[in-house]
Amino acid sequence: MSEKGLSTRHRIIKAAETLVLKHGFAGTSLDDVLRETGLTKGAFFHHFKSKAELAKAIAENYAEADMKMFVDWSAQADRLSDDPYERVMIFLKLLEEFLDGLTEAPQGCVLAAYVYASGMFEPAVREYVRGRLDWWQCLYEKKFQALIDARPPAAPVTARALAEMIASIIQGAFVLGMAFKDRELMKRQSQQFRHYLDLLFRPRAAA
Amino acid sequence: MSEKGLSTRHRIIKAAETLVLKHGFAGTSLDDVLRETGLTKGAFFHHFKSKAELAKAIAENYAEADMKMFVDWSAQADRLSDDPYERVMIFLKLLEEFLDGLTEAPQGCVLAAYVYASGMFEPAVREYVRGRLDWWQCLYEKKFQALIDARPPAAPVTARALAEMIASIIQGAFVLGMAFKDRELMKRQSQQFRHYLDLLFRPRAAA
DNA sequence: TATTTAATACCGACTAGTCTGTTTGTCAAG
DNA sequence: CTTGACAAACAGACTAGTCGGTATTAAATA
Repeated sequence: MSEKGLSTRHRIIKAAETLVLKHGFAGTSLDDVLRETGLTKGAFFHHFKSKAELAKAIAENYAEADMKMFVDWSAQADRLSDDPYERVMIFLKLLEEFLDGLTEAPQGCVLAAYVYASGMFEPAVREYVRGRLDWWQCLYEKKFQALIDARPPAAPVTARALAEMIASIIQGAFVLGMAFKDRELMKRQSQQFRHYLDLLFRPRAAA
Repeated sequence: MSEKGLSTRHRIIKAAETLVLKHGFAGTSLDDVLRETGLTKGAFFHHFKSKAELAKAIAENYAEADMKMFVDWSAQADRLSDDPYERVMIFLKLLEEFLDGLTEAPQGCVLAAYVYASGMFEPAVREYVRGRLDWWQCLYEKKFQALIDARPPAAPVTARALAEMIASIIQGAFVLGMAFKDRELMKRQSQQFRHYLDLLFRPRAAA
């Protein structure tokens, strides 16, 4: 993997990712990817032993970048406050800030795209996708558990259920944001979820 | 369209729907569908003029059945109560009851599957999908507007935002329910959303 | 009543093109 | 003079779609 080779590999992955989110994995031919990158069959099979390996690479590339962002926001939130409630809120606001910076409607989540064509992928890739989604949910769950431990919620909720909820909201916002080409839908959803947390956990006036 | 012809057409549509939700539209070949139904090319092209027409038929078949269910629940809820809050709650409980009856993890939403491969479809089909998602959201929006008009919410929310939220939650629950093969995830999400509505709209003890 | 006519529903071989993957070859750098 | 990075022609399987044929039914007609 020389300097140039790695960048070619990465160019293939990024071009393929965009195409896969538009046409699905099966709907994206290698020729499509090669047309997009200006490369040839020879180049592709020099870097990937099969289309299936490309699928794996796209998922890994996407998921790792995604995880890094979330880990960063989490660390930043934990640095800015000691309070579990504030930590969750800051975390979500950092996400919203990021969403605000985007100039286009969402392209979609690669993991969800794979879930919606899971039959096309090797079991190992399906497992990987499931694992990343689970990791993501666990990240949230820990935050909510700290929150619930610190303050009694105003309704009987579990950390797991809240984590599932925000994960669902984000995934759903991808689908609807794409369908309606709405750049701000996901941000509104995050805000809405913060309202819920607010009602659940913010100290009442009575206190 | 004789008796038998209609049922064959319908068999093709249903088999294709299942395959499309597993492999994506491009990942589902006509041969796959014909293998599943035990039919041949001749039969297929007797009923559909192209694969694109099948795509349209799958979407319409799915969306219409879906809409009918929701209209039924809505009518039933409106019959059972005059109170906008109760109407929404009953509606959601009817949905949860239906979900409870399912014995398998969700297969996915055809509309979302199409959104995640929108580049494969004719603009008319994309428009149709968008329209059905919008219809669905409007159904909710009306209910929430009646609710907001009847009682002031405990946080500044709009009917539109709440409609977007439940739509997102359901779509996201499809994705996660499929990924984790969790039959009950969507039901838990609906319950969670009811908790939110409860905190927003249920008369406080003070009243 | 017997027979043509027509329409629907379906079969399955065939075509033209696309798909993934292979192979052989080129070229530059170390 | 070998190795990494890529080009380009090629192979074989698979794809959507076509076409000529058959079975069945029912109406029209003689």
